[in-house]
Amino acid sequence: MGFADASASERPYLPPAVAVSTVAFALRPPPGASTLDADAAADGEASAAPATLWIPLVRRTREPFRGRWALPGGPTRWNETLTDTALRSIRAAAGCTPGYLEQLYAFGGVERSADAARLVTIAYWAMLGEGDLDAAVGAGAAAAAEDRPSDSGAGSADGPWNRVTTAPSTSRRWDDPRDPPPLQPFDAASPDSEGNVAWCSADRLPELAFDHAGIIAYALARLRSKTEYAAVAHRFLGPTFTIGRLRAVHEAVLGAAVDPANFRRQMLARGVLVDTGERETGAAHRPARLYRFSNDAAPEPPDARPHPRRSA
Amino acid sequence: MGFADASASERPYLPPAVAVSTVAFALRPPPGASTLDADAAADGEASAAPATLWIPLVRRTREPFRGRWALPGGPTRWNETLTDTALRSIRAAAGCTPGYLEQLYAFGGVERSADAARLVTIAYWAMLGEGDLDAAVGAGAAAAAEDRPSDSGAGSADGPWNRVTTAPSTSRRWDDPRDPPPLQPFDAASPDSEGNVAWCSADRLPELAFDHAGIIAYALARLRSKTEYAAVAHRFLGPTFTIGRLRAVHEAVLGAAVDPANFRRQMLARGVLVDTGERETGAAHRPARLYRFSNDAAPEPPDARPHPRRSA
DNA sequence: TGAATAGTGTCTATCAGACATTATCTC
DNA sequence: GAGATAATGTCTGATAGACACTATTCA
Repeated sequence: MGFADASASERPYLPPAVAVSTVAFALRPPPGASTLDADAAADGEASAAPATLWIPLVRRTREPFRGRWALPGGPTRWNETLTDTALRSIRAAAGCTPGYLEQLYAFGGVERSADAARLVTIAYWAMLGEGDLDAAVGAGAAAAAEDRPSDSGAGSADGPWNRVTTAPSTSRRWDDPRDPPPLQPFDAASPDSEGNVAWCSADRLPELAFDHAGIIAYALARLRSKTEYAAVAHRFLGPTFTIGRLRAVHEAVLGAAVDPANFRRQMLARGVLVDTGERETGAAHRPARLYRFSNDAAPEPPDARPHPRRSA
Repeated sequence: MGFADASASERPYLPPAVAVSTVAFALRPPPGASTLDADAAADGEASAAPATLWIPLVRRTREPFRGRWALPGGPTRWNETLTDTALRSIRAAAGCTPGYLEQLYAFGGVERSADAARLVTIAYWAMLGEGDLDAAVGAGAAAAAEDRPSDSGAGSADGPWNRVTTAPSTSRRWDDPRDPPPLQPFDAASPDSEGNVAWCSADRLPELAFDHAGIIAYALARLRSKTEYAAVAHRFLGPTFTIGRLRAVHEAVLGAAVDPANFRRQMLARGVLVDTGERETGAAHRPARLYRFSNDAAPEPPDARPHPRRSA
């Protein structure tokens, strides 16, 4: 077709390719997933309080940056929205669907692609819940290295996007009103015994391809900022949780200790936590109340950034 | 070339076109610019305190939404960044260069284009200073209607972008460290006696093409939010200004009265205003100190959104 | 009983907002 | 002097943070 057949001399005049890169945060890797940092992984399993955030990465199988780790992503297909593409990429890399997804930034520099072919990358960041992680399918081990573009055009041989092939997730459906579910399942490809997905602590990243280290840093800043002023941290947890668990999430995200008493008051003052009558049992201390998040249907406009504290 | 020659049946498989739309706010239209709302325009010139924000719009000269007003913008060229495209679009519509420019959001819905051809639109918002407005060239009257794509490929005949042709701005250079200046001047096209640019109050918009009304509402929310927590309002003013002028800007942006005493204290407490020894003269009241903005070189990362109040 | 966390009470420094008061210009 | 805005002073209610204290479970 037109694009793929264009000669190199014509490429500068072609429209830029559009790709999506995703930063999917989780409190820990899915069970059985391969990790890049052995020490940190052991720590994460041993201690109850997660002290770091985890991100799935995929290994590039072609130039440029062949062999380097990179963010999951790929080009948009003609019939899916950018959000669809982000969701599909995350599902392929993590094996599950995120509980929260938000656009981060559109990078459109002319120098991003090593070739003359222009590339516009829209970055997304997401939060994976604990229940989602446990329901993840084929994360890591069953993932196959498939970096070849499929039939969906835009087949620039040196695109910086990174494909992951995994069976489509069978976990719970995407019921956030923000965006419709994707239109089609991910196309399975040649399975391989060795996966090209690895989970990595956001604190100890390897050398990454392209400017993906900067994108992760930016996503981390947004996650921290949003944790401070909006109620998003609960999306790392299951449907019910104690305030202590929620505080541990804040501490992991912000990287600092949080006063339990003040945190409790602030969270309850927000009025978004609902006390389920139940309690946490089995712990060697006074049992904690289990809360759930109240107004999941609080409709934030197109995307949830302007955070108008006062509605003027 | 490849893209333009693709038949209609091939289009769904081609990469999406990438365009930029811009929302350029100003306290008032440039002198001599044509406005859509006669009453509001008269008000704006008569009263000293601007009560509304103004935005340049361009009239579409082709389907879809032919004749409707729309946001300035157009497709990216192969050798310019998205920021370059936004700057060029604003210069063409407003005749001057904004003092502040920030990416708003990337819209990638599959239904945005009326045709099967996919379109990804990256929206930007900007602030035009008073000095820039006075130095604006050919705003409105000298603008020419040129909606034909030039040689830069991506020539989908029904693209929703909106071109404006005006002589390149001769006002001050783009010296914000955020991004490099554009690589090439805007290509002048056939001049026309009737302009296709009009300035419009953000409060009384006409029916707009596409989802541009939503984009403007979103940009307005961001401007208001950012005015509350960051020091950006001064970019609507000249290099020096009184605190009263700055307060008037806040009132115009937020649409509400602001206490002079508390506003003064808060602004001075931020430590970003520098007292030039000078005073404002000629006013029928006690002369006010003239301030300038101090740390214009405060380097905010890639783009300035995560506003980390505390650097952890 | 000891350890650990849940949950409550309380004090303080800080800050936003309301509003009074003085200062200084033009007409 | 009238009128207008600049600039300062002061009071109050709300809140973030620090921290003491009680409650309740398991080992």
